[in-house]
Amino acid sequence: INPFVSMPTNSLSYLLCFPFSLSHEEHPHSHPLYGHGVCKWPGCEAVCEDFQSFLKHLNSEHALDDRSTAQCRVQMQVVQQLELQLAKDKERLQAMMTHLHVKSTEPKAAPQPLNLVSSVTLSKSASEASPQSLPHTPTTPTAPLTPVTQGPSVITTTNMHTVGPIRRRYSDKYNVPISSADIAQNQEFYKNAEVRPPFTYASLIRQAILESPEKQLTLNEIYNWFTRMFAYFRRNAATWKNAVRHNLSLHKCFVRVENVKGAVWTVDEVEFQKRRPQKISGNPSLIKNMQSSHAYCTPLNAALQASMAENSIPLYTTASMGNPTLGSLASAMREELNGAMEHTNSNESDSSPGRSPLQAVHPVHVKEEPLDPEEAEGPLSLVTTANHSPDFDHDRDYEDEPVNEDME
DNA sequence: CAAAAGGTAAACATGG
DNA sequence: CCCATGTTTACCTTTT
Repeated sequence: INPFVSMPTNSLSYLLCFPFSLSHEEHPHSHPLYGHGVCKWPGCEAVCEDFQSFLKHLNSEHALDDRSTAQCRVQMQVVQQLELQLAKDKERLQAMMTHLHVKSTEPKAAPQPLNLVSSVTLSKSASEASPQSLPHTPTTPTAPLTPVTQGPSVITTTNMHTVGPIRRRYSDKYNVPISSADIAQNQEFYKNAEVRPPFTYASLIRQAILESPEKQLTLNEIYNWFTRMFAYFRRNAATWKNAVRHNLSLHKCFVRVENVKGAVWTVDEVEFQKRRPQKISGNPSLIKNMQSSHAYCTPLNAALQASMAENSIPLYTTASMGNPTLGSLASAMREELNGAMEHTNSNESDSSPGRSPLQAVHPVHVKEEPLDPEEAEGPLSLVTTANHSPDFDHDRDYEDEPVNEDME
């Protein structure tokens, strides 16, 4: 039995919506972090006689500091994973119903304020139907690489200015270029929220160019694409434009072509794929890495458990993670946290300097495959496998909030 | 810890 | 001269 069945959909969707509407102001004496006389801050459980003392407690014990910030991030991860799982299960349910020819009585879960996040996971399969079959097909077939993580989730910057934008790219890892679909799924979000997209300039530039009908753009057109697609790039123009030019010149994968009407930029896909050719594979250093990060597993695991408990998700502890759903949740979690590593999968490392870039790239994807939670099975222990994401410890790295509003 | 990659700044060249 | 476009170099930070 799928544990999610018993899960109060509302609470989850509330949980998911929470970041969007921090407006519990409407309920003077209720607070998502307060219930049954205890503080529900992850891992806290301090007893608070009344709401007032709770507030006091909240402000004193969970003030804005490194610890709270870190805990908040952990919570974000939890939410993301739950969301991912929900999406998957919805998809599964849909498929089951389709298969059984049942009319879609699908629970009207999750209204849609969270579509940004969930759409990513939901439409993962849709990425096959990439609007314009980009030339990078060789890399896509093993699609599990597509964001299991939702980049800087909505939660991140919009509602946590104090924490700042988490800079993490995902499509750049593994040389997986972003596809139109990847961006399209988040398009609306990035168009409107001043969140730094989790892609490198190079990836974005490439994307811009590939999206164009002629697969070529002038510098100015690239600029325009940036501003059109990302609210983030509607400010500090001098900075990012300089970066764009810098990238165009620096990377061999961008080729300037003289045109009748000046110059346009194109992408040399082969060159693009060459970046970071030898990807980790069964690399011992990874395992070491895994162990060294033990410290972070505990809070994370605790947070996950807490979160699950709150949502009435039966928590089979690590040992009994036999339940496919939880197992996949857990592995999804691990994946999120581990990122590239955890592939004890001893694929012979083709450390040979890439002969053909495309060949060199391919095996990488094959071995990254367990990214899909469905695939990774087994009673894996969260505790022993979870690794901290780099975001968890470095608390500052977002010098980005220039107060000056020199927009264009 | 070191190297690579990525981001930001800035100097400088060139052509309109 | 100013501005857009490129090219480079330098210096950080983050990732591997």
